[in-house]
Amino acid sequence: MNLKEAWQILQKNELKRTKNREVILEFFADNDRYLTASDVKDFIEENNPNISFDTIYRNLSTFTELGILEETELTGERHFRMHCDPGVHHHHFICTLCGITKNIPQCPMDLLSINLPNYEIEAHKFEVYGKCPGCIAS
Amino acid sequence: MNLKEAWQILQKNELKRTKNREVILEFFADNDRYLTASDVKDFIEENNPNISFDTIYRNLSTFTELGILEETELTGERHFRMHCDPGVHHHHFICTLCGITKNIPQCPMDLLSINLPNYEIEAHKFEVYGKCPGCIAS
DNA sequence: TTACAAATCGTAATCATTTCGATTGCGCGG
DNA sequence: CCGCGCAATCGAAATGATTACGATTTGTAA
Repeated sequence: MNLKEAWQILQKNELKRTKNREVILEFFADNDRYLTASDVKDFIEENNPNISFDTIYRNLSTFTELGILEETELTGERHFRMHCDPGVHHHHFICTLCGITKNIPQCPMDLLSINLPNYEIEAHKFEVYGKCPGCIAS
Repeated sequence: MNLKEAWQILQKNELKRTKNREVILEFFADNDRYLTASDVKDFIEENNPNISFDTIYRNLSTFTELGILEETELTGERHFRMHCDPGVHHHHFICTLCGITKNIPQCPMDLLSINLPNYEIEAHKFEVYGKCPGCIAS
């Protein structure tokens, strides 16, 4: 997803265009990988030293609810990234060093014949972890 | 895994048989589901009101390293359960209400033709979430 | 420009987890 | 059976991520 689409979604939901939201979204647009709330805070503080955690977490949660960002849990911390292709279900390879991702288009739920009668399936998680070519090289 | 096997592993690694370890392992042997450190603490404190988090977390980590327990992250908290069948790779359906699990013997890594040249795959996670028959009924 | 609600700030509270010095107790040798 | 050495534990405080909140600022629409 690009910045324009993100702002269209925000506008559609009557959310205001604020400086903080602009900076946060630009940061994700420029960084195609999973990032933490601290990463976002560190980046923003280069220019605006007075951003509060309230603002960061609230916006990250809002963006995730609207499908602008996607979220996962890595080593005990929430990580966020720009939602690659909203509407198209996919999974990720995730680099454990830099957080960069690579799409895995196939979904195990389509391939496995999971038979769970009387169970109610609500969600699933499939992620592959390792090192990306860039991190292996350096 | 049963208690006897667990103690064999501990003995093999020269770890002492303490009251706390006995209680923790019995708790997991009797509860076939994913549980948090707090769950363990609450249970132990019914009889021994003086157990420290140090002891709980240290033992849970030790047991996990030895393959006695398996661990996963659910809603931001570490969860542990007795390792079902050590040596046999498997995945889980996990009830989001009570933590009970059901084995999924197939592994998506065997079925998907994941082609990641120059990437180094180290691990993967596949979990299915929902409600178990027991929780649906009640 | 004004008004109002949304958004933010600054900071404190909360929650899970980790750490540490002091103490206890398991298991071995005598 | 006793005592020693070290693993294990205790008690409590520190840490790190996340959430909460009253006071203030800012975006937007009239």
